[in-house]
Amino acid sequence: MIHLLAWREDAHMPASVDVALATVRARGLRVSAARRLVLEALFAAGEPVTADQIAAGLGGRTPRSDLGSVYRNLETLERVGVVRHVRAAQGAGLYTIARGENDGFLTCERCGEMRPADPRAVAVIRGAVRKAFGYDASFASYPIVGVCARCSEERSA
Amino acid sequence: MIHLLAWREDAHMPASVDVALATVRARGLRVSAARRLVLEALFAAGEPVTADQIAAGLGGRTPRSDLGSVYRNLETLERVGVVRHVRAAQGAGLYTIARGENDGFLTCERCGEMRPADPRAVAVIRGAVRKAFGYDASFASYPIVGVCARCSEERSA
DNA sequence: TTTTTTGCAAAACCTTTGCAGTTGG
DNA sequence: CCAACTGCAAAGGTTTTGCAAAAAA
Repeated sequence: MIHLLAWREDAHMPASVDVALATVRARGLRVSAARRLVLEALFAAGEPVTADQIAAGLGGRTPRSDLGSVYRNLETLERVGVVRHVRAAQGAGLYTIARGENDGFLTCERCGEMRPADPRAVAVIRGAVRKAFGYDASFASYPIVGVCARCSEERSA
Repeated sequence: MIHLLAWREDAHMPASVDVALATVRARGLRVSAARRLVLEALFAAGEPVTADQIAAGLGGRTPRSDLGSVYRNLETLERVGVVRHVRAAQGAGLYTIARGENDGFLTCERCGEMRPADPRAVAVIRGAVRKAFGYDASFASYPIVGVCARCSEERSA
């Protein structure tokens, strides 16, 4: 099981569903009910969720919708830049509102907790990767997997 | 499509199928024909391959075998520490012989090339992650995804 | 002999896709 | 009006699983 903690906002995140939809419209795409609903669910969730959770209406918090359409809309919204597809370490993919280019996620393989990374710290790591490998890395779609501080302590205790 | 280049050996990699199987036996597990075959395929491949490729006999280079058993054996061999399950950015999972704790892989999301990372450079990045987040990260199962130097140049050219 | 492992087939799981009908602009 | 989008259902690709038979120790 994956736990999500300490989720919070970021300066680059679209402020609202309407702002995100303005981007959609600006790209010549349509603002359909289903598309709006996906965005509303992502904002309502406030943390990465699966397509299935969105289609299921987040357990009652938002209206239900068609899973196929949810997947299609998530893909469209990701292409447009307002949604982030986060590949969880295992299981179904997660989706969340895009914040900025230094988005990042940390997953503990011991306790399963996934948490967002401080964008400034992500920038530092990206710089280190650039220096070491010449790669312009991104940690926005693939979490950094490891053992968190708390689990490390417990292990040594 | 994923390309694999510059694959080479490392001091920590089991020297042979027999060494790897000694580890298996040391854990109280049996050395079966199917298990040996999976290891032979991984050594013969010399680079990460899918379970399906192994079951298919690497296109004639090794004997064919049952896909379900290949998956079970890969999981067992990973648990024992002689095999690495590398989650490709997309598509089927890849498997390869484990080398050391600073195993790492880099994937370019533009050209699709996946290449092994220099273990010393991986150690540097792990240190940076530890400092920034307090995590003991591993890059052995989840590649570092980004844009490689060559593709960055092409883009700016 | 006893326990592990196999081979096969079926199922599970997540995601994509074809299509006819609907809708946004 | 008409291209974009939806809902449904079916298929796709990958991995897991149940079980009786086979094989390792």
